Amino acid sequence: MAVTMNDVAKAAGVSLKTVSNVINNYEFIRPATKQRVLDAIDELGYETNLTARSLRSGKTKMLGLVLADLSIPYYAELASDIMKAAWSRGYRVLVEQSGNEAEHEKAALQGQFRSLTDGLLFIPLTLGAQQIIDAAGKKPLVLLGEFVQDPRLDMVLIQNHEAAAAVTTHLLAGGRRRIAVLGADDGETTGSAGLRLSGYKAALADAGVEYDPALVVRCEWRRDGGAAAVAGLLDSGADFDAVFGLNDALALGALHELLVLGKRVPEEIAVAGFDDIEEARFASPSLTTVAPGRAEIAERAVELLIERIEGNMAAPEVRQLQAAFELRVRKSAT
Amino acid sequence: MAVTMNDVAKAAGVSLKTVSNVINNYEFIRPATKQRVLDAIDELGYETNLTARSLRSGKTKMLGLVLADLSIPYYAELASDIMKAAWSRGYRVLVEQSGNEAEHEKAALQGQFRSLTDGLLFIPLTLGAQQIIDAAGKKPLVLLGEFVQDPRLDMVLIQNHEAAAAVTTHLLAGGRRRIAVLGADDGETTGSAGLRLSGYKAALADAGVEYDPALVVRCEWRRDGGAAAVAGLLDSGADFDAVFGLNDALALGALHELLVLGKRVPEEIAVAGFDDIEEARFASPSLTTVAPGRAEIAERAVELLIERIEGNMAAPEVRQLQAAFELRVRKSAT
DNA sequence: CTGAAAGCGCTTACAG
DNA sequence: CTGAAAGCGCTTACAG
Repeated sequence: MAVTMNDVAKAAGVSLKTVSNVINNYEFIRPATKQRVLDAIDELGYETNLTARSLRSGKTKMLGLVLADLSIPYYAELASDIMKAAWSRGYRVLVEQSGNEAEHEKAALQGQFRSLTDGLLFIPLTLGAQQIIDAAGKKPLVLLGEFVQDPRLDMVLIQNHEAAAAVTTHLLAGGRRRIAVLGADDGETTGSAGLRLSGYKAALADAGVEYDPALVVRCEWRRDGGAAAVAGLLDSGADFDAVFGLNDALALGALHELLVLGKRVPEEIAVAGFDDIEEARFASPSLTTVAPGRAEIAERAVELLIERIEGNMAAPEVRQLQAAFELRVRKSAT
Repeated sequence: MAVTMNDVAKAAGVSLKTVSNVINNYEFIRPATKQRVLDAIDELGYETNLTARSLRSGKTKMLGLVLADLSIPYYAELASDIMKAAWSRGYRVLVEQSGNEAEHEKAALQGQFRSLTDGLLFIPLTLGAQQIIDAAGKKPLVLLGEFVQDPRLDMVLIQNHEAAAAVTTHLLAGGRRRIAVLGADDGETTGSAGLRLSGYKAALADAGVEYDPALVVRCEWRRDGGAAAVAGLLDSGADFDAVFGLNDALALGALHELLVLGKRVPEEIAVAGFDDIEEARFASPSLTTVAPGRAEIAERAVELLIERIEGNMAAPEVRQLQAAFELRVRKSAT
């Protein structure tokens, strides 16, 4: 049905191999021959069948990207950056939504899905390091996010501890002393939440401010989670003059709820977040937050993964890269 | 390198065909044989090579989705819904970002990319109907959004006119008489902007309120576009008591800018949008808007496209479906 | 510089 | 119910 390389070869009066050479930019082709082939391609409207190429070459030129859900702004923005980074290197991205479910994460790691991609960018949310290592095949894998940390796995990291400390220090510098943290458990030490919480604690300690576990509230990292958490905190009669949401979504939810409940932000209560999604700039008041280096993360993750895919190193050293962060001071906590 | 069906066949002591039968759930297999094959699959860790299957069957079980950019919330939320709808029907989605550029849109329509998908969901932003028809191959294509309307093309539509009229009528019912429209040109009549503008005009006419072209401001459908547009309007000394942003992003940008400039919303100026992205609910004040039926659009578009892909109708009638909309009244315009 | 041939891993008539 | 064989459209040694 479709036009094949064979048709082109016949039309141009050359062999299959010559057409292939032209398509793959093999250097040593007589210009006249090349032109004839190109003309035939044009005339017949030939297009490479990428499926056939993949089967033969064993490469799909596609990267898998496993994340919870594209409706979460941070992931959507990251996915956009990753797709651009991949595209500029000749790769496409196949997104898989895990919905934050272990089954889906496992399926993405080992299922047939893997045969469609040359490597995987994976933002684990439920699976642990060992499970990932067990489930993952031999194909290259680069982790993003910090729910998992393991010296055996390639990953691109955010400076969670340092960035969270910077946010906290900024709040402290603004005179806040009772800073509520939304999105972590008091005892947590690992994963994004634990690392950010430890940065918060470190900043408090540096400033000689006492840590109060009553100000640490667990909640989902979503707008409605932040809203509920801050409402609960107010309800409980807790005394606080600032809120640090461990991501922007929940910080924005908290901000919204505070305003609904008649609190003045930042006069009575300052609010800060983490991620610097675009929405943060346009909230009212605009949200103070920290940019974790999203574009850099996307670039480096794609670069590293492609290096693994195309590299011929036998047993490469594990690489764990870190992106630079930047505090963004806005109206919600000046 | 990888385990193939042949390996499984040998291990199970059957022919290739039998393995294929088991994998594809062919009914008439002796249970014992089937079990032996399944055991072998399990033991060897066999996984179907989807690339090979695609080459042979001519189907990739992938749908292409072409949109401007995933960092735009409405598209991200729509993409998420579309991926879920496709997934539940056994299809994957390959997203292509056009960046709102004609070259990319054309490439997505006709390039090699097409060979990776069985059909395309396309949100055109720059290409016209004729260009789309010319560029598109013979593979199924379903359009989303309303920048293009043409009786020859399958599409799933938003009730732009009616929904915009509903928003406008709501603002009028709230006593507003000078309603600025952001995101359209005065003369526009086609595309999402034109259709929404015409709904606005119709609602004004119904209420006996005069249409004032000076209140119609063209701007990009993004947060910063809306912010700039409303700032320009205030600058020009225009007199208005409400703002209707033709999508939520620009309405939220306008809302933010109004508050920055010290206007009280909704007391002095009411604000309404279009799309009902999640962010709208958590803006402060929360944004009145209209939900265009995103989930329904996703479902029906996927359903229609798959029907085209799998259907065996020779020359099916063109189908143009419409989703139901719903006004969401919130604080920005009560 | 170019040709003839093998083979990537499946599915699918065609036999039996 | 199951086997042997062809072929999807490419790429890639191997020759020349």
